[in-house]
Amino acid sequence: MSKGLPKRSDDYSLWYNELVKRADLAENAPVRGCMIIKPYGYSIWEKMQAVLDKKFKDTGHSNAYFPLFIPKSYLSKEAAHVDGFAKECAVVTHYRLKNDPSGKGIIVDPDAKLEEELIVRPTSETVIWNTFKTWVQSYRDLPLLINQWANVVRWEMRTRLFLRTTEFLWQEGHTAHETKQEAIAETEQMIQVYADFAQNYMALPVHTGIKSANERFAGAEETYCIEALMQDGKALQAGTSHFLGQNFAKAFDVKFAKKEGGLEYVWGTSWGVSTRLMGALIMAHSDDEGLVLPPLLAPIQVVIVPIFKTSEQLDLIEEKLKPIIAALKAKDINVKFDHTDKFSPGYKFAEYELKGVPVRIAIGARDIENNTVELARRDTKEKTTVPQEGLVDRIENLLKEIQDSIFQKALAFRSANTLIADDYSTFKKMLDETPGFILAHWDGTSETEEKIKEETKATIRCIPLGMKPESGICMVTGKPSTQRVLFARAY
RNA sequence: CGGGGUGUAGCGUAGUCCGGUCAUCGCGCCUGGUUUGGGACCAGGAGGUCGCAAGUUCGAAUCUUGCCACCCCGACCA
Repeated sequence: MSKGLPKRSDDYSLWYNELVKRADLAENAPVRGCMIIKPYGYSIWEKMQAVLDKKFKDTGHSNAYFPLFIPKSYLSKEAAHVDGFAKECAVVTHYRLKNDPSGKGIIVDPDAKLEEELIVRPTSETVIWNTFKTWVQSYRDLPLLINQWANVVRWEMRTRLFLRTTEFLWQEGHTAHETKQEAIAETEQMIQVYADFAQNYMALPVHTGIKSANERFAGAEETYCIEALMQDGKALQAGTSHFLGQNFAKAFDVKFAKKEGGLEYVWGTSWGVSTRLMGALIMAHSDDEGLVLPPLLAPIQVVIVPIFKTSEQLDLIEEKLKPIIAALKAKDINVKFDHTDKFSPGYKFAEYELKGVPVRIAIGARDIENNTVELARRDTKEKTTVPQEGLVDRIENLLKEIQDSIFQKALAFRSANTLIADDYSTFKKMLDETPGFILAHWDGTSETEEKIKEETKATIRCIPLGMKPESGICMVTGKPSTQRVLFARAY
């Protein structure tokens, strides 16, 4: 095992890539842009899934599964939607291979060409709305509240592990409602679910807001999002919730009979978060020693490293630990007792730090004698020697404290890196010298946003919800503005 | 798809300009022993179509041509 991660300050991208690989989260697959999610990385994703899935069910949604393949013709039924995704679709054209007549390898059988090509889903609105058409007849069938956990494929030009991969895992919620108000309420509810998850589980402070027209989802009337700030000062879109209006209902002819008579198109929403959240989690909290995981999402919350010379000593340590381990498990704390002698204690310390285990207990002959253990927390790297008595309660509290402390640290970082710019030259200077979020006035037009993007590579991350209106003038055009919007360079 | 670069053991690499004592080193792996409170040490060992194909040559990792793959920068993007 080679030592040492690249430093964030030297090369943030390199640090991130190395960390993902070295912490056993994921590695590159044989196909460009695809990733193999390794068991440790996948167990973090499973924890995220479990929390989110419960939240979806608690808000009345049911899981279902729709197919991977979408007939090509479906994609083009909603005009904006096809425009948004056409350039990045994987297409299935044949269904059979055969031996190469020249004797070498295998080729696509030209006789096995599909009548209509199939698109590997980049998102499932079209196939789901095509299905909703048959599921919805009357107001009694509404609301329809569906979620699916799935993989999708978007043929991106440039990829990065977790942050942007050709294939990724996600959930996509799709709902249909009787009224516009109800659909908007659903859209807003789900972005709040995401914000709550990000802040309370991922320990990741996020801004909730709506996207400008330029950044809106292809086929949506309004896109709500949560935006997080990474340690290099770049923003990351962590989740989106779309109010689809009646766009897909009209495209797929999904109408319902109203209680008071007459037919009406349903109102739709869709919302999703992906394995990109893994990237956000990694980038937001980790340090030059490795991952820092919030306890609520850590696959291993407490690791115990015994320090021993003989198997008799190990037996003695194990005897001491038995009731402690049992009590931790009884409190649903995930504890790993690493008693193998394949690696030295020092190696194990470094390894579990790399993997972000929040709490480490070391126990050796010295501790047996004194009835103590050494307790170390990953986030601050503090080490203290504490009595074995009351250890379980101490750990339970410590895990809560770490969860909170990681969030507070990220929040403080974000506050320190959220600046206010009143003129364009200050804005540009900030982007280069103190990267982060910048609150600035904008005249509300796509042209101005486009100009800013071209000149600075910064985009409007969102128009934050719940911010006080403040009249001012657009930093570029000088036209009036009623609210500051959140700018940043983004992933 | 444009511009730049790289392919040598599981990973990272030296060697390529100037063809031959050139297949180098580190990590990892295996065996044995000593170790173990912050990534242990010693000894021995295994592992290679030098990206693929053709060519030049007495001789090619090295030169020529073609192909393939990957990486970085740009356009695109959850």
